[in-house]
Amino acid sequence: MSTEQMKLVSNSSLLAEVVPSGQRQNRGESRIQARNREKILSAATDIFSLYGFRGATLDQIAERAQMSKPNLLYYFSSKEELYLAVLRNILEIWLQPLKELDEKQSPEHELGAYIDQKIEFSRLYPMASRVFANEIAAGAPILKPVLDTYLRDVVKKKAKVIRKWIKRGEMADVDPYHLIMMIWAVTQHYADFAVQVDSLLGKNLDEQRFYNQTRKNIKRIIMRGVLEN
Amino acid sequence: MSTEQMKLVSNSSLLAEVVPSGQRQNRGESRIQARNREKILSAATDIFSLYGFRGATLDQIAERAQMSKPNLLYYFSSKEELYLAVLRNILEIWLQPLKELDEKQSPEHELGAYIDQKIEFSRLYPMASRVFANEIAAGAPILKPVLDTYLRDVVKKKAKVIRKWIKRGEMADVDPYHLIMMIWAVTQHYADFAVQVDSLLGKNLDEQRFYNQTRKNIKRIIMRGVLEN
DNA sequence: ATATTATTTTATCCTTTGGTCAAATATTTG
DNA sequence: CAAATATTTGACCAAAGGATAAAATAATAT
Repeated sequence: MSTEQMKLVSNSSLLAEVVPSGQRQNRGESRIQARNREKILSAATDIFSLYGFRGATLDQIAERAQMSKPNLLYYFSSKEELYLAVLRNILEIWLQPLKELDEKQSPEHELGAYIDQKIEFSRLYPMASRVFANEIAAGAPILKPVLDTYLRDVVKKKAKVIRKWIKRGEMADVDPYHLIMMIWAVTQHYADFAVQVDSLLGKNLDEQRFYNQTRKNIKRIIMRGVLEN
Repeated sequence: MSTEQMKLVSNSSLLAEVVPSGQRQNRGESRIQARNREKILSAATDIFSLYGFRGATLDQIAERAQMSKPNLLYYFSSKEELYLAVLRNILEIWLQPLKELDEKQSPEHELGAYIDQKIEFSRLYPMASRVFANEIAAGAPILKPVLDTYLRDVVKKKAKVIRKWIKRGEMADVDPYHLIMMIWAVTQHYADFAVQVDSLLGKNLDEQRFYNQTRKNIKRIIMRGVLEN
């Protein structure tokens, strides 16, 4: 039997919440509350990124957040709920840059800016990137509904923008979807496979020089491959 | 559909140094033994790919392999040993294509062939790809030593090949490491993020048409970005 | 300060899980 | 065939892990 399907996927209104509603500071969240929530979310992101949802333990997360496990459960009433909160957090910042693709600008500028933002995300939130990657690789048991609706729509819209550029002769005739996914793949690689990168080069995105070199190389190859017609 | 048929029982010394190989299947492995080991490895690959090392359970693996847990442990005496065997299997086929880069051929042909092989790997062994990705994303607790030595050396050698092509003016002056990693990232994306791809396009690499379109697009962008000087 | 509410912890419960054992049941060998 | 060996399984076990209860300790409000 499927012993592990997380039942809380159910709440489909959850999807509505997952995406548009960012951090809501509803009525009165005490400072200590906000601080602890933040601490827990950060700790949870670290641990989930290392061990995945099932592999992570509340004990580890609680320890990293410097509080007792029951105290953690006081803020997030279950492991699933915590995981969900983490994913919600991530999806928001993960998807933001794509939304900003603007057909009125040149593909050169827009795609360049997009790549920049994605690499920056990899540098700033490598753990978050890994949690996301893990969720997807695991079959997106939680996020699938969101991918099927929200993400799908956003990407569709942006694929249209790219097609417009192509029609205008401003860039080569490449499949927009593959292009977008290629940018995702390459930029996220430096977060998700950071250890491998480090093994090969002894460097990571935190080093200014390497960061810029990476950015330059990625942009160079993709831009060349895409811009000239 | 036990698609994960990896018969390549590596006797390479890859991980031998890092970890003592458990059950020596020296000469004389009964047919029933080989069959069961294969079944277990396949099942383990599936389960590990879904839940990672810590999240996977021996019960699940045993169930998928259609045998009792003690019976599984009869063949692999611990979860770690099983995981190790799986990784060993994967690394072998994962790295093989890179080794074949031949400086005597044109970069056009060689890089094209490399991309083809990597995409083929993604199509044939998506689960294996995810297990590998998972291991790396988790910080490569097991594979790190291998990455630091073996992988590092292989890639270094191949970076040299690419530099030779560049020096000969056969391709653009791009960083070999970034190029190799870019190919990894893009090709593996279609295995590791298959669910996401499916959400966006409703397609996967098992569909001939999509497979070829994907291949074409990836090669097109990368080749364009790399070949013209 | 006292009452009320919010936060934290200790002790505990129950299930899951990696792993063991010894007893079956096959399979091979002499 | 019987003995020896290889394979398989049911019954357990101790540790880990998610979660709860209730008591204890802050904080805040009246």
